[in-house]
Amino acid sequence: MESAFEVIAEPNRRAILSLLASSQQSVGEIERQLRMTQPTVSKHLRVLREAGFVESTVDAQRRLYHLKPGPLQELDTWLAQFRRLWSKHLDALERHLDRIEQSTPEKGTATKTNSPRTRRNPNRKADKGESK
Amino acid sequence: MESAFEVIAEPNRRAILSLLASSQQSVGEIERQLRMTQPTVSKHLRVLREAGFVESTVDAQRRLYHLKPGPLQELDTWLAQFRRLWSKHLDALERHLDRIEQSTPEKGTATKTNSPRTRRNPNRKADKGESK
DNA sequence: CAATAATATGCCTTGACAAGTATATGCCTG
DNA sequence: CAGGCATATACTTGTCAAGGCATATTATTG
Repeated sequence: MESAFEVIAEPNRRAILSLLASSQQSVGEIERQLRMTQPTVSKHLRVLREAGFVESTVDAQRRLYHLKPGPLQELDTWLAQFRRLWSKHLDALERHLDRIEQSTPEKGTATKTNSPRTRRNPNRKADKGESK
Repeated sequence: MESAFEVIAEPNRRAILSLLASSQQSVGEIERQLRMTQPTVSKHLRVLREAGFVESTVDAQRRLYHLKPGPLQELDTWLAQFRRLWSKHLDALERHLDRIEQSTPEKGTATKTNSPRTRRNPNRKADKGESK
């Protein structure tokens, strides 16, 4: 359990991260909101902490957990190499903002966001013997 | 093995995806470049295919695998909720696009950059004992 | 100091999955 | 049709992670 990818493979951990995305939370708050047992929460928080996703500050007996950008940014960096697949030149930011209801009715694009699939040559029965 | 997150948790699968990011490859080419046994490659490709990451076209006995954007885009969408963590100035741009308000395009002064919609609640409590 | 709250940790069981090996399937060439 | 190449699948095994349960740890309050 070292890589950031393995860490976020677990659904409960993703839920915790999403929860912390809004604001920091104590263990008990996470436990209640996500309906998980306390040891389970603590164990997931440990994994997240050791992987650098979160950090805790002490508040009396409570530990307040908050996000740290590092590993999430690393995931984002890895994803960057694929972004050309769905964002030709369109601003990716624009797509991420489609959650707002009132999109500005500018330049009536017909939502042709999908890539036009560059034509690949059929390459039918190409050279076979590959000297290696 | 349903979620895209679990699929990319495996290092070899990520390597395959990165390889396919440059161009499509046959199973044998992947096998050689990544130094994996052929059944291993086929099994990983199966997982990737069933999760919608890749698709194959037939070329004689070969299968040419290429990327599909869907699941990768989904990962990107999930990551979006955390981007404000490391893109401070991009966050300003985002808010600019969100509801077009006049935010200084230059980074300029390090303002508080209080988000209009995000509640960044300090949630302070437990002010009883200050000595620690 | 005792009692309690909040969190962390240890042990155990169970299940998932990755890789190795062997084999099956499909296609192509002579 | 035989033989070989390219890929897929079946079966087995070892590893490891997730969760339940009990308990330890630390801080707080009276």
